[in-house]
This record gives sequence, C-alpha cells and structure tokens, in this order.
Amino acid sequence: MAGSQDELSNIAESLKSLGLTKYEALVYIALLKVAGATATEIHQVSGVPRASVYPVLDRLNQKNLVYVSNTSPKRFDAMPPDEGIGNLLASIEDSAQEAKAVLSDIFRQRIGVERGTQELIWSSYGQDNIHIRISELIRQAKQSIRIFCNMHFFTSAMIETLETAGESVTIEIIVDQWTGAAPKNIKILIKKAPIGHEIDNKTITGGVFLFDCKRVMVIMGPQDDGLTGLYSESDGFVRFFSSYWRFFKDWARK
Amino acid sequence: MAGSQDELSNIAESLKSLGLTKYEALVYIALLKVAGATATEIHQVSGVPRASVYPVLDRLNQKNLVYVSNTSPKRFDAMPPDEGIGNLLASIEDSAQEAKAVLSDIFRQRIGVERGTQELIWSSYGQDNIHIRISELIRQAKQSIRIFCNMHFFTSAMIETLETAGESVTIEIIVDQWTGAAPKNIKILIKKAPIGHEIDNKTITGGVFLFDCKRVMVIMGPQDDGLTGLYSESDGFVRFFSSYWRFFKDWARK
DNA sequence: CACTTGTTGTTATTGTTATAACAACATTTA
DNA sequence: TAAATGTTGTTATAACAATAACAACAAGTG
Repeated sequence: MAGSQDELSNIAESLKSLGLTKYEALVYIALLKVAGATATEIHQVSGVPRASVYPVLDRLNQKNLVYVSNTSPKRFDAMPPDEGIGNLLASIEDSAQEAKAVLSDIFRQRIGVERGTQELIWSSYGQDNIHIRISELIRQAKQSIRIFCNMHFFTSAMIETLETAGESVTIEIIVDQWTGAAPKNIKILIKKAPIGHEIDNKTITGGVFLFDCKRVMVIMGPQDDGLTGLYSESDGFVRFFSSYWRFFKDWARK
Repeated sequence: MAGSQDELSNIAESLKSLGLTKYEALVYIALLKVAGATATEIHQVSGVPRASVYPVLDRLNQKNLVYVSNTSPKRFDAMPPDEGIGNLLASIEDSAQEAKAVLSDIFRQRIGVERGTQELIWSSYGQDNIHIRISELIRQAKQSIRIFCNMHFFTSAMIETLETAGESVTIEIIVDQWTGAAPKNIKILIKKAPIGHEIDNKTITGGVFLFDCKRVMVIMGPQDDGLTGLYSESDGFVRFFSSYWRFFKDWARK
C-alpha cells in the first residue's frame, strides 16, 4: 500500500498550507485510496471518527475536492489530485495576485520614508529566510558582489543564481574550499579562514556578503538553524565590512 | 490615504488564504504604509493592541515579511510586497507540487475502482465549483458538446474555453438569448425555453450539458448561490438527457 | 409477525488548540 | 518625574477535534 507514515504526515503538512485542516487532508487522502467509498469506509481508512467524517466531507465538497452521490448510503468520490490541488492553488494564486496589486499600491505611497532608515541595521532569522534574502540581493546587484564565507553555506540553487548574475556583475568569493565544478563567471580565492568554529557540538558559521559596495549582509550563528543575518545600507557598516573584506582578500592571496 | 475599508478587508481575506492571521495581515499592511515604524506606531496605524504587536511581528519575521532593527526602540520594516508575497506564494506552490506528486501516486493505485461507480450520480454545490467543473469537462471533451441553458449562466471565461474547444469538437448550444459577439466554431440555436423561473424573488435556473454523449452535467437552483450540479456517466441518465436535449433541439428549430 | 442486529445520517456535548484582547509590570528614555 | 517601551501572564473567543447519543431504516431470525 502506498504512503509511509512519514510521507503521509509530510503530505498532511503540505495540504495544511493549502488551507486544509488535518481531518480534511486525511479524508481526502482516504478517498484517493478507495473510489466511491461510503462514510463508514472513509472512517475506517482515514481513522477520522465516523461522525466527524460528514462535516469534513461537506467542507471538501465546498472546496470542490469531492463529489457526493445521491444514493443511500451516500457514496463519495475524490477529485483527481491534479485537478483538485490545481484548483486550490489557482484560487490562492488569485488571492496572491490581488494582494500584490493592492499592497504594492500602498507601498508606493508609504510615508516616513526617510527617517534615517538607511542608517539602521536590520535582522532576519532562520537559514531559509536568509538564503532567500541573499538570493534576491544577488539578483538585484548591478556592479559587484563580494562574498566571504564557508563553502557549506552555499546551496546549489544559490550557486546557479550566482553564475547567472556573474554574466553582468563582477563576483569575487573568498571561501575555505570548493567542491564540485568550478563555476563560470566567478573569481574564487580558496583559503581556510578563521571563521566558523565549534561550540557545544554545533558549527558556528559566519559570512560577509557585499553588494555594489552599498549593501551588506552579515550572517552568523549555528549552521543548522537559529542563523542570524544582519543587513544594512549604513555607510559606516558598509565601510567596516568593505575593509574587512579587503583585508582577507590580501591575506588570501599570499 | 490608500485603502478603502472594503478593499482592506478584502485584502485581509486574500492574505489569510496565504497563511496569515488577521493581525499579521493588519500589521504587515500598516508597515507598508509607514516605513521603519516602531511597535507603537504600528499599533496606532493598524489598530492591533500594542501588546499583541510584538508576537505578531515575530511571526512575520519568521515568514520573512518584516525586518527588525537593533536600535532602541526597535524599528520594523516591511519586505516589499512583490518579494514578500512572492516568497509566500512560492513556498505554497512547492507544497502544492509535492502534494500533487504524492497524491497522484496514491490515486493511481486506488482500489475498489469498479463498483458501479459510473452508474452513480454525483452532486456538487456552488456556482463557482460548478463553473470550474464544467470548464474542465469542456476541455476534456473529444467529440461533441451539447448545451441547453440560459445565457446568463455563461461567463466570458467559459465562452472562451468553448471557442477554443470548438476547434476540435462539435458544439451545439440551445439558449434563450445571446449577447455579445457571435462565437466562432459554435452552433447556436436561440429559443426562449421553459427553463428558469422565479420563486421568492430568486431566479431559479436550469441547464443541461452533454459531453461526447457519455457524460452529463445537469444544473439547477437559484442563480446566485446554492446552485446544485448533478454529474453522471450512468447510461440511463445520459440517455434521458440526450433525448431531452434532442427534443428541445427539434423544438427550437421550428 | 415481533424482535433483534447493524448501518446510516444527524445532533449535541466536551476537549483542545490557536488566535485575540487585555491588564499588569519592569525597564528605559526624555 | 512622566511618558513610552518591551515583556509577561491571564482571560475570552472561535475553529477544529473527538466522543456520545439518537432516530430512521434495512436485513435477518426466532
């Protein structure tokens, strides 16, 4: 039978982010396994209490994920996942587009724009968030990108982004090692640097990312999670890390 | 100032379907209006209780929608909507794709496939759901589509779908009237039919949709909402509505 | 036939969780 | 000192989860 326990709870998570509840997910999955099932069969396959199955099926019906027959007992049938999930996603994408339009409108009229905002240092947390943020900064760079960090911070997706950006922007990276093919359009200096060390069995990592000599992102913290990123366009901050970077560049060349 | 009351609550709805709570939506919108705001300013602009602002900003920070400064008092800044909403949507799309893959896998191995399923009559509710379902059936049709209903049931999107399908499939429509341009590839018979009447100020509408002489969708109910759709591949059901359709076709021709 | 048995669909009730709303307090800043 | 800030804890509320109880009905059994 399909669906390991782990895979199943994983899918339940995915379906939740599409707006389904736990029960809705379980019932829908059960209906995918057994065609034209009765409420009792759904209850047996999904583990959802029989009485709860009815309201849940109602909601799924509203969402166009299941059909109901007029027989007695009622039988239920699942919309094929491609269409069902597709419809769900489509309506979310509509919402997203609408939200984008209106919010961008508000964003353009924002007040208090200059309040020394560019002198501040902004924090963000979590490895994923920081990866996303850095990828965006890479894409927005117009002239130069300078990076100083450990190899294991890079994801393959990020390296791809860098290679693409490298076509129009100067990229220099100081890194402890480089596994995999040498990337195009990127100047790499390999040097084991004194960033990254161990505390409590956790690798504490660090890194500096400079964009167009105007924007800096500094990362630090444990490798897996709890990673902190500091972003700033502040003059002093940028200057500090620019010279920091130049120092290590000279040092790496020896 | 941007954002009418109605528009705002609309956007809040859209943001909810992207996984934000009411407060998260309000705070994010407030931050889009005022750059680099403090917690208190956010509280004033958004109307969210000041004490609630902090945990909400935490969650938004996790979701990569806001940045936090290290100053005192803390200042917050919103991710531009294009990127912020884009990131949210991207992660939902990932979930959807994963869900699709795994669920389609389960779907392919479904048991109890033939149990007279094709003899059953399936119901679905709600105008939107029925529109979606019919559009899919139109796209899946291989040979012929026959429709008998009121003009006001058609949406412009559905007419487009029909015109596209008309390139490879015979389409005949019996309808009470036709406003707008005469569609390509579609044979239209105009005749005020005895379907659709009024009860309690509500227009009760009806319609028959035949696909490849094998699948039928019958709709009925109030025009606005609560519309019911019956779908079947049952032989008897199909035959009944085929002759029903033929009868009205002859009648419409006179 | 009366009677049990089992199933179905519905409703009511309780528990649980996440969000919302508020009050209180220690800390900082002017 | 007065005002603003950041944090904590408590209570309310709504949605969902879980269980129990019930009426309606069909099928089988003495």
